[in-house]
Amino acid sequence: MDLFISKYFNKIDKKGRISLPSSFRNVLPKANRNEIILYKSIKSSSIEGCGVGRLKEIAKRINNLDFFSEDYDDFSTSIFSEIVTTNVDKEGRFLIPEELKLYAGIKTEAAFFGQGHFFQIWEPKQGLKNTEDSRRRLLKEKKSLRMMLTQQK
Amino acid sequence: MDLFISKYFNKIDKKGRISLPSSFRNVLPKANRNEIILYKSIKSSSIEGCGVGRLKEIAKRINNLDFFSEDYDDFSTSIFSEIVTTNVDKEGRFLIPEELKLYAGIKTEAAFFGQGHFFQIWEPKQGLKNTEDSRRRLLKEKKSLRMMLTQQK
DNA sequence: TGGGATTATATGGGCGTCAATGGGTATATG
DNA sequence: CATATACCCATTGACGCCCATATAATCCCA
Repeated sequence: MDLFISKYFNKIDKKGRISLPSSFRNVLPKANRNEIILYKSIKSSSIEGCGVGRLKEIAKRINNLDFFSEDYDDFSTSIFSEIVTTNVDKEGRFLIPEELKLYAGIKTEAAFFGQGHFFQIWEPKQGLKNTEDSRRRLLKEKKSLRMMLTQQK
Repeated sequence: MDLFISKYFNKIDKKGRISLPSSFRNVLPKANRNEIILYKSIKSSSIEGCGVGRLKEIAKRINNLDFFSEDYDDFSTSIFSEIVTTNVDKEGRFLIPEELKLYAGIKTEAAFFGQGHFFQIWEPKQGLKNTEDSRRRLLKEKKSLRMMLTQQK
């Protein structure tokens, strides 16, 4: 499986380390399995993460913008300077930077939510609540949900 | 990772030295890891920097402007004549020229902001404010920032 | 097929290494 | 000769690597 799926609740130890769920590690390309990128989610108080490969895609896109435009700087600043790379140790653990932990309200435990091509890290309770909320929103529009699930390709 | 990513806040010591963040040093080609170039940003009161190899890329971008336009001369002059090269010592530190420090309002501390293929050096508070401002501008066009981050392939 | 054995995962902790920083001294350069 | 700058060494704290353990999952063979 090459997608981030399911959810996991892991602990942060005294040194600040937390295990990246094993199934998530397996999604990362064997080449760069010891490095991930993290950034603040745009739409929620959670952290989003993925493998470094994705970053190169983003870099390419930004590079195609007009170098002398204001947009270029805005994108470049908001993305490159806000993204952090983190090393995953041999045991599959990594450190969540303090600033990101603050942003997401994470203290001693964190929840990983698979999102397909990326994943989110939440303060456990907030994460569960978010899942409920989004499911509730979806069910209000059952029709569109059914369409999304059944309409293949 | 071969991109300048994330942000770092380092101190300037009595001798005027400041550490280039370790992850930034690793972006520089092993051959010229002890030399960087610095110049005043055209668009903000910050210093921009990169490895010497990037000069060619800058030249190309300027060359792509209309040769007979006023912009061409302005950019060409503003950038090329203002570029300075600086040596990075064995411990990874370098000196920011006085004129550039003045331009950016830097005194005892500086913030490094990754910008992909180059980086910016800011007076810490101004740098943080700039990040907020540019993010605010982008969030007005939420869709485009999300596309930049999530678009596949 | 059941139950013991092997493997994997999450977690804990010791310790060496590296990054950021400080300072002394040599060297260069005008 | 005076000032600036590079090299060398030292310190501190953070982080990566190694080893260890407990629990869970898987295997495997009688």
